[in-house]
Amino acid sequence: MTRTRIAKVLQDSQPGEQIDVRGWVRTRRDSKQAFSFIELNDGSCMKNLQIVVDADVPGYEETIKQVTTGASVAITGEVKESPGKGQRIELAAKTLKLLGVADGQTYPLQKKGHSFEFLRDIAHLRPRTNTFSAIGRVRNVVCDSIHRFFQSRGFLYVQTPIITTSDCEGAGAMFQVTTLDPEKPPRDDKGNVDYAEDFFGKKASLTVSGQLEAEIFACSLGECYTFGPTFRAENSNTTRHLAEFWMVEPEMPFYELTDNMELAEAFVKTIINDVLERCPDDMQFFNERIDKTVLDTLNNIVSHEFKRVAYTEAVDILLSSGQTFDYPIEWGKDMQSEHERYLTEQHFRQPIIVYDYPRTIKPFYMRCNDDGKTVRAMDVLVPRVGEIIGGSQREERLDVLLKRMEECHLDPAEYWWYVELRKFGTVPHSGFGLGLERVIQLVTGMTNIRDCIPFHRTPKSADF
RNA sequence: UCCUCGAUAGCUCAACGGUAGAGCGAGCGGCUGUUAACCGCUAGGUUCUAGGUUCGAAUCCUAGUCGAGGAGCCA
Repeated sequence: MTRTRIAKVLQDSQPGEQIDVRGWVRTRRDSKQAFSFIELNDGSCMKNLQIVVDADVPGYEETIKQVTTGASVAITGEVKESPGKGQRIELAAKTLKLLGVADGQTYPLQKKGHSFEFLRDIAHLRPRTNTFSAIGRVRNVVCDSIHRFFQSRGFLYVQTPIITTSDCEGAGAMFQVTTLDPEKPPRDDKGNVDYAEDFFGKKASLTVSGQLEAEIFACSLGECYTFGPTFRAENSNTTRHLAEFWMVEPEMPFYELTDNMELAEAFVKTIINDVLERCPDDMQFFNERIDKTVLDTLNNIVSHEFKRVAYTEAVDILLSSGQTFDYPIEWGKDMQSEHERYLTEQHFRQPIIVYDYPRTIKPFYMRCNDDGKTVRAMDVLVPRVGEIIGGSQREERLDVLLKRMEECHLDPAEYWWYVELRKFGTVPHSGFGLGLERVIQLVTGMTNIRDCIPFHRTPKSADF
């Protein structure tokens, strides 16, 4: 007999079938001197399989006491129609084997709910809870959906480096990677640390984005995407930031900004639709226990066209809104969280794409518009989470790019290979970045991004 | 990094400067085709750390550590 996953049992098994299931005990309810109920979960789905263990099952007396919450067991038996409420079928055990005990005195998980803060401290056990097993499954479906979305459109999956020596990508503080002795690093004649002696012969860091490298592949192999971990050493302490997070970055040749926006919108909708279709039980759970509006929010997103709003228009809306903001908005200033939230949650009440931002608040690689003031940037803003996608059409004109680098005080020599892409067969191209954990936040309704990644890294926190 | 709040039993919390408690969980017993079961009993504490004020500190003060929410930065 081979093991059957509980998801399959609950879906397909018919009375009379002999099956073998294994997993972790959620609860046990005893009927003294008669039998016990075991709620078994193996992570394959939200629901548990109810198992009835009769007192005449071999070893019942010795074993059943140790079948506590958290213990692991292997059980064979016959599927029966369940006379009780709450489940179609149950398993009448014929054999019961205890695989691993979980001492009730010390096993930290109870049947009842725990705070997410507490569960973060026991990240090795929290996947056994309803919430975190559901997040795990949803995260998996989101990742699969991402690959399918791009693969089905002929995009090439390209791996960009995690360790990089391009110094200033402009996307925030970087974690340094070094093998030098921190106590006494080698020094040059001026007394500075001599990175020529370091592992890579120069200063190296963890990547903050694979975009620049992705552009290389986009400008030779066509549509492509990167999907991997990225690192930001910012001292950010919010519910929306991680020091290590996963980012999807598609990059497309011959795409202009509107093509980019269309792709971004289709991308977000596809992910949400896939999760709704493939994780109905998990989503039901999130809607009941985590955020009672999450299904409405997601249905609202997939059923509306994302409203496109030029930055200038967005500023006008904010100015004439009659709202008082902590940070007054004016043209040329970057929008604050409160502004973005007002636009998506109050004014439009749906996802929006803000585009054509002022040049001065955006990075050097974004394509300049003819007005001389704005660049072809776009941010997808969704209710509650805020910016979920940031992207742009890239500057493909060599002279303009060099001028912009000068404006941003960047040394073209540092980016010589990026600049050369504009020298040899340059093409218009576009791309964007999407933070995986922010999508998980949006889709599950979880409020803290630290609960949307299995093992979070934030300032002062890198356990497990 | 800034602002605000917090840290007490395994968990969630209470205790207004005067003997540290409850609910849940756990252990034991009872009851029951049960469903986050129910009933009874029992055990469980260096009140985050260091200093200070006081006859006396979980409680007040100072510093630190960690956590949460908000802000900035961003995905």
